[in-house]
Amino acid sequence: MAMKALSKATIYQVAQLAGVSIATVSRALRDSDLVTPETRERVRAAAEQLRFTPSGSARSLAEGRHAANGIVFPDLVGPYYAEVVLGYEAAAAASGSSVLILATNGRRDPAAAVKELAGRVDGLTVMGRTVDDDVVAGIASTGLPVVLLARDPVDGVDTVRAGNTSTARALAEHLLEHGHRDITFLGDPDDSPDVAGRYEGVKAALKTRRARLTLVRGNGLDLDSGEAAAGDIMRTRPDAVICANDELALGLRLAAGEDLAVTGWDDLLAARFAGLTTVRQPMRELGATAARWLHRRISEPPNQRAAARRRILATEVVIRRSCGVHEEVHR
Amino acid sequence: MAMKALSKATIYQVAQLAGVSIATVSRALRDSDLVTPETRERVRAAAEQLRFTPSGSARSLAEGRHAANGIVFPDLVGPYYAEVVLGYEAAAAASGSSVLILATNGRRDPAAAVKELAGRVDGLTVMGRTVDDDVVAGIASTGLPVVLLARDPVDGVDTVRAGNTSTARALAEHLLEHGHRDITFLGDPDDSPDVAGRYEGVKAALKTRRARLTLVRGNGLDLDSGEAAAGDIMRTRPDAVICANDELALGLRLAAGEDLAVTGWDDLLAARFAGLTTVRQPMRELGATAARWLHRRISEPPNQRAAARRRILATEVVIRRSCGVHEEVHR
DNA sequence: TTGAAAGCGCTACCAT
DNA sequence: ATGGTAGCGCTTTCAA
Repeated sequence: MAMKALSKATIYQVAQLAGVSIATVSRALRDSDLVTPETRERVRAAAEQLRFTPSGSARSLAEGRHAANGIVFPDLVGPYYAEVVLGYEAAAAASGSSVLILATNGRRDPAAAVKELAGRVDGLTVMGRTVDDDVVAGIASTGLPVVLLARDPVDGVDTVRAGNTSTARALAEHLLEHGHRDITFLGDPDDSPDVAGRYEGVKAALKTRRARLTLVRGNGLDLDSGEAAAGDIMRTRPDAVICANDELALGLRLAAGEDLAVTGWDDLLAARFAGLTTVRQPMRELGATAARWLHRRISEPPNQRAAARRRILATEVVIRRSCGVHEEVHR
Repeated sequence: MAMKALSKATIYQVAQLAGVSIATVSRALRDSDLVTPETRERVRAAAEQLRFTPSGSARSLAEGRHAANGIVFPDLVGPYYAEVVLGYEAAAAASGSSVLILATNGRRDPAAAVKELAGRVDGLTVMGRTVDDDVVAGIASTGLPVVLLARDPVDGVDTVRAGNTSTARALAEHLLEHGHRDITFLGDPDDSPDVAGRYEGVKAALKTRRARLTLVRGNGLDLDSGEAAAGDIMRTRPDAVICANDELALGLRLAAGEDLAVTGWDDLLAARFAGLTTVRQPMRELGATAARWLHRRISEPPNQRAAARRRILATEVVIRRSCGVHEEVHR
């Protein structure tokens, strides 16, 4: 059995070898009940012998669907996106879809790449800072189902995100309870909608109390940016620093030591070992929700489409020692 | 401009609206120089107005290629796979390929999923513990280019991996130099080829010296498994524990405290904050290399194929305080 | 239960 | 420079 295939086998060759029509091959291989067991077996054997793999594109074209959907993210650095993508893949698989990924960071023309991707999928999930709203709107106006993830809503498009503002507010209030009054926010609100939301929450919390808020934008969201920002931060002489994410916070701690109260966002594994107070997000669930919503849209009768949905998934403050005087509460 | 598309526009409608043939539309939209600028503009306008997105599957079918390749991994938990996938995506993009991902963990039938995927791509990268060798061999015998990543070689198939054995040996020797003589390896060599290689290296190092090696398999590669194994570990009364990866090591430290010498593998961000001695792998480069090799195979003339390649990328021991008496060397 | 044939939406060759 | 048209490899009626 199993001879080496010189070039890709097609359904025609299988049909010929099995002595049936291509229609029968198609049926037999897809377990239609309109074939006798014997025929099916003969076809299977022929397919096996020729090492036949049906062409996905031919099938998609004939069926009028790609059986695939796409997810667009800026990057896969740090566990955040990876977890989201993993949750997405799992949920997509559950509804029989393959997943095409597209990282826009480092692309010369993200918009073009996304549009190209749009032609290869039945639906698209677009995350955070990847492409502009008008690109999203353009694709959505095509009729292609789109779900936005961790990103400001666009008219008529479903949006899933994690809670930022209210949890940031709770976090800031916790700091206030510690007696901190001079608080610096490290991170650029213009950098992503998530950061913007977190900053808003902090601002809201501090507005009501007599506390001072300073913004230091820094120049990125990674460890190095955190270290690099330490100088500027210390110049603001803060009691506490609320960082836009864990890596920033961790970098800051590396440079500024452990005396300064610092909080992060994301609850990386490293946060636990660094004793960093932070916020936990349901990352996998974000991805899974997006995939499920997309699937619902795809299966939806095209005439009577439901209104755009929005959901905010809950996030949770995780208190550790970095924010001040606690016994270690969480580990 | 930009009216809402009721259903997907096709090249025929664009042609009609622009008053040209579909051939001309195809040319105009793909920047062929066989169209006058005026025609091109007219076509572009029509396409824009109809919000036309070319069908990827139709194009693939006509061109005889998918312009996509796939990567199969067990999971995306922990930064390891995420980084690999990221490197892979970047390199694939550079050669004009989309990337289809497939996570096998939690699939009911990984082999079937991989075979299905094989029909949708021009080439496939298969990682570690995902599907059996005979599945790989079966797909390779189809003529589809395959690259193996972090996995034992299969006849006639390219393989890229990170160095395990010799680095593990160096790590073990470092421990010996510290005077440790009773060493326990935590991790199941049957669990993955990587773990097996690391165990081999440790074994080789200890064989030459008068040192005792105990194997504790544990039951996984995550933090919880590390914590759970602490009891069994302590029962072996080791001087030092070499863990199969960082998460295991970190879990063990959580449960056993910081007195015991412990090493990990992967150099997670958390390892740095936990002061964990570990091994750094070129994760992104692993993925990128696989993608590049795959692309080379795909572009290769099918008649005169080069022999299977194998490459082992260098890894590096990172000494921190967890292995014993050091001043902190690395951060 | 099986086969013949009409598409699916493109690309590319051959004419003009 | 443009149009006509033959595939690409499948799925799915419609007949037999």
